[in-house]
Amino acid sequence: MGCPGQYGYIGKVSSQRTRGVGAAHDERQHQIVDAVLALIGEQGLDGISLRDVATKAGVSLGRVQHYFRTKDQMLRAAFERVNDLGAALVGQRLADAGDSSPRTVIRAIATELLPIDDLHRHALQVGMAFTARALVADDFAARLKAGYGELHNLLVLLLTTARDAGDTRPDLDIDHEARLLLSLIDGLSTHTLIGHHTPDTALAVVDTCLDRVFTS
Amino acid sequence: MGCPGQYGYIGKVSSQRTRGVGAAHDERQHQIVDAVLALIGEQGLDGISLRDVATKAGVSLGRVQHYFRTKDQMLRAAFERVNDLGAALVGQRLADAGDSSPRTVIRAIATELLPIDDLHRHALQVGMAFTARALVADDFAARLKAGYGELHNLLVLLLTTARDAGDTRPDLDIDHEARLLLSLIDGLSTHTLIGHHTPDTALAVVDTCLDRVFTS
DNA sequence: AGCAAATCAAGTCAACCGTATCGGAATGGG
DNA sequence: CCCATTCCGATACGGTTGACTTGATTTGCT
Repeated sequence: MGCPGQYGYIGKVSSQRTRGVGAAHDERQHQIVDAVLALIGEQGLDGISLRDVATKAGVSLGRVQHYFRTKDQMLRAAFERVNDLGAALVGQRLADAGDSSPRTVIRAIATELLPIDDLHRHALQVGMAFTARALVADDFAARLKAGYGELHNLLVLLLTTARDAGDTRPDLDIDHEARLLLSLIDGLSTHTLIGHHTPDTALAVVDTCLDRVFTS
Repeated sequence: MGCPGQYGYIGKVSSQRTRGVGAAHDERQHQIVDAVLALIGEQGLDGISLRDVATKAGVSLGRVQHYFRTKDQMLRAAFERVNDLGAALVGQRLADAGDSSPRTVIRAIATELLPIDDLHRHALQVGMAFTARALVADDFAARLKAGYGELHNLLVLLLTTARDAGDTRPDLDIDHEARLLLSLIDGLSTHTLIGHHTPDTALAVVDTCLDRVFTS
């Protein structure tokens, strides 16, 4: 889970080179999904047609249909991909952080979940499109919930570490605190996307909140 | 602004009874828009067709098209209506609150912005659908921004009152605090809609946050 | 009463959609 | 070399969509 480039929607596990050209299978699938994500960022999740995707990817409609038997499968693959991409970004941040303080790590994660540049803005925009769809598609909601669950567990781990090190009040309700942080970051992200405040302000608000959690 | 029953999309200001049947004009328009909102809650913003709306409202397609020349106008009217409805709900809460303490009022507002029952859940679900659309439609974003701006100003006012009364730390950064609260509530609302936590948990998190803002 | 505007059901249309099908090219194992 | 398999471009089809047109009916004002 969370390994980029591995989506199981075709039944096999990864690049297999069984028959035919086979070799560049994943790469071409990848290219189509990227076109889908780009279009979602431009026009939203709906209003996307298979023909638009084909044009954007620079391939024929037939090819798109070859890799995704239905439109639903295609969108599902795009959803998986944006989830994997997000997980990869956060994972990279975690790896880079090394043994920094919990507060530093949490702030780094927050930075990764805010639209601080065009790349993040686009990814979050796509994420919000899928979130809106999750409200009427239960399986999408389940996947999203799992993702938030992972982030929640990560925050719980970090906060526990901090508390044990004496960097927070000893009676800190860690579960509530993790929910608060994650919800706050998500809300700030949405409001920043809308333009209600700037990325800088959003980060400052995160810092304000962290000031109140950490004692050191 | 925010007065329910008054939408300016037809050019006149309110019920005018100029010619023809005239009298029930607003009422019928209202009925159609309500069908739109119901459908958005069921299937999302897209995937809605004029024929679906007509069926849901129990009227003919011709009637729908008579009151809204284009689909875009219809959706825009629905957007205005859900905004007005939300403003009315918050306004009612404010009126009911009378001269309660700022903390109580803020908590009441938060309650109104969380999916605590089916009515609120549906309204917030519709709101999120429009928020997703606002990411690719600038005018929708502008309207949303204005709404958040009003809520922000309201929170600033309440927090200032509390600070002047000595119920908060005197050096409280009110602007940041208002942004924090509003973003938190919005994030909690989204996460609750997804099912990441329950309305009760969300309210408890709000209380946790308020505990940290108010000293009394 | 009579006129004009408002109302609105029904039908039509062109555009676009997702999907299915077909035919052939490319490919690599046997 | 051969053939099964993958790949994929081209084309077509049935269905739905938003928009438009038409004509009948209703309503309020004079």
